[in-house]
Amino acid sequence: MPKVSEEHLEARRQQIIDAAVQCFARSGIHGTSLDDIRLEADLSRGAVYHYFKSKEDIIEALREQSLEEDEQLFEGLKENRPDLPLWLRTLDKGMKRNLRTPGNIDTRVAMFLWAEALLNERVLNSQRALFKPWRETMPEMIRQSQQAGDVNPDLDPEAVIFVMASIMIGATAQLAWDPDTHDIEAAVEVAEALFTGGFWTGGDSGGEDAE
Amino acid sequence: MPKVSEEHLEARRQQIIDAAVQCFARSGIHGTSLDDIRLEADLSRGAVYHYFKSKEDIIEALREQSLEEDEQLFEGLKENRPDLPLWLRTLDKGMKRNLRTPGNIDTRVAMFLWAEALLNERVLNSQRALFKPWRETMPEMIRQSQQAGDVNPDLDPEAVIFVMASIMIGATAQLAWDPDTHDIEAAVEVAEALFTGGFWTGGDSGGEDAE
Amino acid sequence: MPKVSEEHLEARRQQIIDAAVQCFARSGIHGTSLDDIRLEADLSRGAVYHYFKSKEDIIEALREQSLEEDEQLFEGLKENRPDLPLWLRTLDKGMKRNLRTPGNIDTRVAMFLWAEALLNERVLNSQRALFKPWRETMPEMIRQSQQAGDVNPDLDPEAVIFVMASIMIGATAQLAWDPDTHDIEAAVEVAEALFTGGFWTGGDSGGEDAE
Amino acid sequence: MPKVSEEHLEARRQQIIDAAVQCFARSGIHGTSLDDIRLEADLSRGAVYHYFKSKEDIIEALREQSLEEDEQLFEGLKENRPDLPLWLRTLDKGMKRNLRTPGNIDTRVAMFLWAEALLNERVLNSQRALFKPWRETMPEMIRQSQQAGDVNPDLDPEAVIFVMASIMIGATAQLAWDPDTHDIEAAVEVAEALFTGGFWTGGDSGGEDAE
DNA sequence: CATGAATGAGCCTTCATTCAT
DNA sequence: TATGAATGAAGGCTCATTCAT
Repeated sequence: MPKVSEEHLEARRQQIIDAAVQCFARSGIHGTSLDDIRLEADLSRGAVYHYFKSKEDIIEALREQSLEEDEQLFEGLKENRPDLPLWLRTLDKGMKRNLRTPGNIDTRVAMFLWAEALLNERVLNSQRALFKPWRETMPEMIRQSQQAGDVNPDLDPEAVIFVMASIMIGATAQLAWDPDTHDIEAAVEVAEALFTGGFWTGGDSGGEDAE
Repeated sequence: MPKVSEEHLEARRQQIIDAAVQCFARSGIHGTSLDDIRLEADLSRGAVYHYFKSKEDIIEALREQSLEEDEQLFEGLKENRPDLPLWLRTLDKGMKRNLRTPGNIDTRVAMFLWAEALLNERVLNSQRALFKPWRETMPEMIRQSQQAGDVNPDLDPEAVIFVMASIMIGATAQLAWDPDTHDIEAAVEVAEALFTGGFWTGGDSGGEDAE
Repeated sequence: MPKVSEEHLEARRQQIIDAAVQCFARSGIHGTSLDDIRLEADLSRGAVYHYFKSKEDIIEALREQSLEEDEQLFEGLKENRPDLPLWLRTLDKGMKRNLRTPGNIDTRVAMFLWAEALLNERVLNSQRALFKPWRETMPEMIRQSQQAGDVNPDLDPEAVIFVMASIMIGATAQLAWDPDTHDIEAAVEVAEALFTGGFWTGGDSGGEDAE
Repeated sequence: MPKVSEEHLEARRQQIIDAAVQCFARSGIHGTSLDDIRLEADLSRGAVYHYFKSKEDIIEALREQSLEEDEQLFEGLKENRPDLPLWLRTLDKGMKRNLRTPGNIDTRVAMFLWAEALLNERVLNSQRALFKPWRETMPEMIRQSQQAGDVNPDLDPEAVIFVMASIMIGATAQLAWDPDTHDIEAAVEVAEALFTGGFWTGGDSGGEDAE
């Protein structure tokens, strides 16, 4: 039986994770020492190791948390924008997510984790988990849109998802680099136009020669 | 007065840069020590400092070089695929570039530099320089396509470019994470279809409600 | 006023000491943290400090206990092997003691304590106490054997004890290093032969020129 | 081609090893930090790592050196004390070796290494190497003495060596614990008397019942 | 009595960089 | 020009011990 309440423990963990996010956003993962984190969290050096057994564990916890938040983010999807195909509504959400946090903290941390994923299997797996819902459920939706005659049946559904995901990822990167120079709302409009036939107004589509 | 020829100097610099690329691709920028680089380059510890003032300088040189290569990459653009609008031909090239290098070395290094750009002004500026041609010349092309009636005139040309760039960036990231699971050719087809009206085959476009 | 019985207290102390012995045997004194001990003893971190003021105190208690055991070990000495001089019977016991414990746990811990004794006055004193009986009572026995004409009267009784003790100590060390390669029974035979004239069978002893 | 002479390098290594010996003798292996060593050697913290890649490597080097010294110690053996069997002359040397160093530094370090050998395979192997000459060549000498009728043929030659080695080891330990209370010369006399029939002067040996 | 959260000093090691030769 | 010895700050982590609950 612990001496302090379960909430206190969880609060401490959260305190450390929050501090880590701040530090990572400011200085990157490798530019952040555990000392930086404990200072930001206003904790003793040893205290951090009560809650996480290594720096990598903090990263993992932080990753897991952002994964949970991500799932929540896409939960209310079915209700919004009923005029759009379901698979398309994620694009809107996915791009606008980058505007959520002040100073784009999460966006910056995300990019550091992207790089880290190339070196660290655990981070890579978290990264994959983030896209798992897309990969698993959305190609089938595309296929239905193709059968319904709305989407070109010659296109590979997996590739469609790949491109959609690319847009969200690339938008995040560009916003991280230059938070103030891009009009994300306008970009969302363009993206939606692309996927719903509202972009190209020319007589005949250039798509024919894509084969 | 240097005893060795200018070429020798340049060769040594290149040797170091190449070694750095190898190391960075393997272990990331922060996971690579100068010792790793000099070992890979088969040079003495001090030698590196004859050619580069610091580790940061190596990173910068490497970034600059990739910038030059990038420019070359897009040079022959005018000749290829005359059926496509000029601004669209870059997409094809930009996405397929990721397939260029064995083991996706450049792709991995690129992603490490993306993260580094968030911390290091010089790297960020190199990063911006990479996209400068897009930003400067391509919106005007879009505008022309809009005036020609090919592209929806309600869309923001800068935002169009933003989305195009996003696709290329996001494709790079996804390929770096999972080099073997994606069909980049199929993705290029999808991308081209999106931009040339070959994606949406539905009766009326959903683009109207994007406003 | 203690809520729990005296036995409970003592049992807890013993529990900790036993755990410490296990840990020390496994990882050495310095390789064992208090956490290792409390884990092995299945106790809370703070509990240990109720029974022992410090890590050093545990070591001391453990040393004291082995001292008591040692005394018990030599108690029945008088009855066994009446054919041997009393001072010699200790050798047999002393060497065979190393065979007592499975995995030679006590032997290993003893050696760690030997080293510790060089740094820690308290441990050194325990160590000395272990040999005190030898030093105090046995030289007199030797002297009697010398007067009885059994042992060379030119030899220093203290030195005889020193050599006897050396044999026991050295045997312990060698068995700790290589538990399986030595035949301790054969070694005891050799030792007894040495002390009772059964070793050298040559015409005239080389001992004359030892002076 | 190194910048400094080979001797300089070797001198630095020796400087570190010597410092380590001093520190180990003073505070034990675990009580000595690399900082202690570098301070004693008057070197920078990083310098130590030019010459040894870890603390364990320093221990190994120090062990190797003492092994070499040990071999030298027993080299001139054949010339000394021609009145004694060759295998016996080592005992004299082996015991007196403990008197060599001021403050018994080597003796103390040896004991710390004895303990370390129980935890560290590399140290254990050095330890074994130290006794290898004994194990390999001396049993045969004993056997010859047995055939010559000088030594009781019923005794196991390996066990004889085991006991001889025990005496040396145990003498070292006792001298390390109490450098000033023992008369090592007298002990050597006892030891020689034991092995050459000069100890037991009784009418009939007690050795008969050793079987 | 008991718990385990908290502390902070200290440890081994790495690394970018300098500089005498 | 080239070498590699030397520097010392910093990093991740462990651990004996204290103390509020």
